Amino acid sequence: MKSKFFVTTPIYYVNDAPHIGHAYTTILADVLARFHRVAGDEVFFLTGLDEHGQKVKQAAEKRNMSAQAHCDDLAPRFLNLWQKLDIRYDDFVRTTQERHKRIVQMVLQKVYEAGDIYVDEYEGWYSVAEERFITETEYATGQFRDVKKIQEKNYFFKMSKYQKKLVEYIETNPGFIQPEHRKNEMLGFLRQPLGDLCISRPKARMDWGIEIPFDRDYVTYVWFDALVNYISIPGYGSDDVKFKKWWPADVHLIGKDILTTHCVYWTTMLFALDLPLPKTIFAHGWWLIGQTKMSKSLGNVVNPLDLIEQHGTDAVRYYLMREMVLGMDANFTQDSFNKCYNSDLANDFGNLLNRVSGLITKNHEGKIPDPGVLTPAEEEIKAQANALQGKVTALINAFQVQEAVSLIIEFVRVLNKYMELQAPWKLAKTDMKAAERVLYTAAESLRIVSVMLSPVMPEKTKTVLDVLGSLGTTASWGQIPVGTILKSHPALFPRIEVEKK
RNA sequence: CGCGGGGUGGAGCAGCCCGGUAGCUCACUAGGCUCAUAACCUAGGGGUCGCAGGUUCAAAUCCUGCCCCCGCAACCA
Repeated sequence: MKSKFFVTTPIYYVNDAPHIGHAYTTILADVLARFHRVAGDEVFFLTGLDEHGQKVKQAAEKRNMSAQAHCDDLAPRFLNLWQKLDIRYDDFVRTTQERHKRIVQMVLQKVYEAGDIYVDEYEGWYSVAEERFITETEYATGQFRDVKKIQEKNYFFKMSKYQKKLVEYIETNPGFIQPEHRKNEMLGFLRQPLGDLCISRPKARMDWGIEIPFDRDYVTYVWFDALVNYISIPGYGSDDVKFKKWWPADVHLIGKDILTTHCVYWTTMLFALDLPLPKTIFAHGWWLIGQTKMSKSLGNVVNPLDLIEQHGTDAVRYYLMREMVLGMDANFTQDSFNKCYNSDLANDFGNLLNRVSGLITKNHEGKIPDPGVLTPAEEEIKAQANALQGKVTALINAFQVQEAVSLIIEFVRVLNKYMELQAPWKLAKTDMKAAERVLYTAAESLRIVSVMLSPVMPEKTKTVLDVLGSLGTTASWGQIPVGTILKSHPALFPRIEVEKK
């Protein structure tokens, strides 16, 4: 069934260059978006940058630049990476854009007028070194120098007012927060009384943000600004038709580190605006190296660009999708990358193409042969091929990307086995019709596999489809053009030679 | 008792909700094939399912306790 699919990534904070965490979420969103496009859905894929706030300001000062210049300098790094990773987003927001700022101010005004924003004195521990308030927990660690208790006039959003409603919503909408253990985590969090959210920063202390329309001495808190992108870009307050078409989002993809901001801040903001909540908030895990989180301070950050240079974008996309069970943490190692690449891509997928195209070139004048009448062996392959899209779509809709990819590559293994059993290289000497039937079946299956893998590996599957003289739009049996002359091609995924220990 | 997740052959995971020969990929061993990227196919070795109890004819799977690892504990993107 055709429908709309609106997927978002978080907008990334521009205090530093992009890393694998950013790349992972964005590739995941892109893969989901492409799967939905293949299924015929109308897709809106939104990503972008979060450019305001304390840390951006500090990063800019460190580089002796204005905050805006700093953002303008970093934005292309993200855009370039997305281009290299074949990210096909439909819109890219920067929170410093007028189209966004206007809507944030409108939202603030609206919530203020509705009585959900009030003035109060904020009292808390302030770290002079960090130039920010720290939490009680942080204070308790004793790791912050120059800490003093200060009071400050600020604006607060009545988050507490919506606590009960939120808990009820989460409980009556089991698919809202996924995976389930994150939902439980949020419900646990919400068992304690929820406070209100301080959503202002006095300009005297921090001026890099969106000005609060009803008090020009303040800018708004960066999260109150950033989260609004999910509605400001699809047209809230500016294009009712567009907004009605896309909102609510089908899924906000996030890292597990920003679960609370999305499940509590954002949802209560939407309640205050009287807007429907996104259908799903999905928190994925982290990429770990060995057993530790990838972090700059540990110097173990895998630069996605290096991987792409060495093995190509598609291989990296495939590895990231294949290796992480959505919602869990996963380990990144060069070793596991090599294994995944060699076994799935080189040995199974790439090699199958070589076998099929090589045999057709050698024994059948390089033309896709006519299948003739299928025997039970081919009917079995055909049935599996035809069933693939339905199964994959169901898994994708359940956010089981890893399982979906596994299912497709399992079918590739079935095809290699089929080749082995039928041995068309032998049949060519004894029964040419049978050889043709087998190779047609293998080629057509390979075409369907390529269509199904195209969301994960847009470039390489395009190559395969091109070799087979096909367009790659349908995943149902019988589309490959008989008689087409195969194009020659280099090895799809050259093996990574690993030195034996 | 703050809340939650995890502990399954050498490695990485599935199975646990709905008890009943412990499955997959990689690695390893032997054989086959030789169309192919030293690839592919077949067979095989290897597991006290964290520990200890309990329920049951039967537990990785349900219950209890304990140990270990990880996450959350808000206004920090």
